[in-house]
Amino acid sequence: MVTLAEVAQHAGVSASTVSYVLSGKRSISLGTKERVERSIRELGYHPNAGARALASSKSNVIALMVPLRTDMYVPVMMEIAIAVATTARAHGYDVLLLTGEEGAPAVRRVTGSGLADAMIVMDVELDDERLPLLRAGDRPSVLIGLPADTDQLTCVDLDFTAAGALCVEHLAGLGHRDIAVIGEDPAVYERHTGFAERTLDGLRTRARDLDVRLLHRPSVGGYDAMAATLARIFDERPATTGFVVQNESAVEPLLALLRQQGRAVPEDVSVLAICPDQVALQASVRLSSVSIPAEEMGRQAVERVMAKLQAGGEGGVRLLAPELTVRASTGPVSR
Amino acid sequence: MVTLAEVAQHAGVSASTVSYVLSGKRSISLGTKERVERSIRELGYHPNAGARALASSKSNVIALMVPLRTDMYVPVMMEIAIAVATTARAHGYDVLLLTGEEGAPAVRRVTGSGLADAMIVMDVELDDERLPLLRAGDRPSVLIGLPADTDQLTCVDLDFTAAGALCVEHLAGLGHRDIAVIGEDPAVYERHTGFAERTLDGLRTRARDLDVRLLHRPSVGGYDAMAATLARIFDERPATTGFVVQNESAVEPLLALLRQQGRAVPEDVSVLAICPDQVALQASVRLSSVSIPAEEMGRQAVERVMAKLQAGGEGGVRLLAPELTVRASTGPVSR
DNA sequence: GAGAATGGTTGAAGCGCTTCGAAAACATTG
DNA sequence: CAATGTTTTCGAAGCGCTTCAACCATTCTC
Repeated sequence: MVTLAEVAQHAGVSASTVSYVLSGKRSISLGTKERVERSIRELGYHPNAGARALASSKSNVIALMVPLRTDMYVPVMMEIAIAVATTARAHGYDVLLLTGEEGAPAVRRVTGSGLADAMIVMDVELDDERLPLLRAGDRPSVLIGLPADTDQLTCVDLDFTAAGALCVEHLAGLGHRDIAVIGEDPAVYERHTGFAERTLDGLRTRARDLDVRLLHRPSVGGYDAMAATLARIFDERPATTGFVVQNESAVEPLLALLRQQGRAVPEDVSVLAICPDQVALQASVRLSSVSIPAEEMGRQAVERVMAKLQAGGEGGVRLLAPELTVRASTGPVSR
Repeated sequence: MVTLAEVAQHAGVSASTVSYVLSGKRSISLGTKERVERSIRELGYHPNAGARALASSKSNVIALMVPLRTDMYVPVMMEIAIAVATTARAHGYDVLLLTGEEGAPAVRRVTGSGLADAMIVMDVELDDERLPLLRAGDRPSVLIGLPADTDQLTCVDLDFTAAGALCVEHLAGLGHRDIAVIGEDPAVYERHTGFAERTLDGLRTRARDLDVRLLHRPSVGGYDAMAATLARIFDERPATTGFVVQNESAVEPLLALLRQQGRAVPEDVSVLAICPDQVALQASVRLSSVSIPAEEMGRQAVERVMAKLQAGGEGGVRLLAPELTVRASTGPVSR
């Protein structure tokens, strides 16, 4: 293992000079700079991360807490995680992967040990046990998702309330008066995950405004469950002509069942999804959808962390505006 | 930030004693041990990771390189990643998330800097640029997947060759003589990812043995592509009665299209998938399948890393035996 | 009851780096 | 050319921990 001292000796300068060449925190003459850089290359020097962290009390690592549950759509999580890792690298940071299961102790451990300089937390619950620690703010943190009380917190998320409203607007604009909402797994609501409830809020409020009847049904994924759910819906509201789906694993079963029942999409019923574009495009009907900008969320989270680390960063909530793309699954209601 | 020295002072012992209490590397009297542990708790002490890494030249971190491509089934990747993180934590290690995109330089950076003590690499290609570095073996490494030359390497993977063979056996045993294989995205084959080719090997070899005709068609996911692929298959081999699918995003389109064409599963055609159990269970027909033991792979990879870190670990390839579960999508061929 | 073995504890060195204050080298000015 | 300013380089301290050699106090052995 090559050390700074060896590089210094090889280049005929002192250790501190090498350090300053590396960090650029002091001006170095062009000559020595090049000499040092050549030595670094020739010796294959890599600064020791531990020593660096110790001396500078910065680890150049940010921790990412991902949920380990699988009742939410996994590709979205993964896309966020990848975006976080990629963006962090672009800033010279590495990413430490933490599972949400460890909860608050993990937060304490990581911030306490200086393993990471900052933390990004995904899938926060409305009243999450980790919030007090993050608020205490020994280290900067950014949440992806929105808890109930965002005071002193920095959050990034899709504006699900607006997304819900947008869905109702779109369908109402097409003349739909009875809309069924196929929601996430009941477990998601029971956990009081923010996004699910906020979507519902947006849906309901706008439905009231626009005089639309709304029926909300959480649903686990899969065909059997969906079949039962769908039967109940048409039983209760036979006039239903519009569907809003916020559950990736319910999309395809819903479409298949509708087809099977002889209800054409979008002629007889319209289906609008809140899902990643990829899902909307790969479905058996190209779905009109409000997209989940996973990558954008991951990137923004990192950018905000960086801003906070450089002390210029402001807290507060940043909600991404939802975007609705009309594809082939929604159309005017037939009389 | 509380330091070891402060704990020592608080407990009325020397710093080294505290260190030994923490590491257990020397015997400590019960009395002082308890006194130290109380001080640690009272002061809320967390050892500084950087200082530890520096002094002991072990970071207690293992790096995990995940592919950033999305042409493979993401939930499997995620499940492996989570299993790795969870298992690593159980051994007192943290996980650093690296994207495959960074390639060999990332390997150099991480091993060179001592950021991680070991490395787990997912999605290796048959002739991967990272292999020479991993073989050089400054640090222990474990691959999830199998390159062409496994010499001096430690690998964990599903035995895809056996999986392929198993598929043919099962279908041949049911009387199927013409089998079509719906493969991964062509890009996967072009990249020469090991598992896809090995599966094909197993399929072909056993097909030859059992006198079964095999038609292999890579396929991107989605309905349109699948429709075209399926048409070509029945065009070329009208007698096809069995399908082996190794592409999660082709499963549902295939089932839907078969249904649409009036071919009943499993009465008219049998469909056998190589996919995670969850996919097999959530499909519109409960699929007979060879499961991808993602979690098991992640766990095993970590266990092997740990073994190597404790110097007792042996290299070599460990292949997990495939398991075929018969569900509702395969049956005897109809005359 | 002297000497050896054992268990418990300590002080000090050092891991490889950053960073501060100051020295050295050079350039600028009256 | 002495005095001053500026740029470049250096030495040394110290970050918080591990670990080695050494020490002291017991207990054991014959």
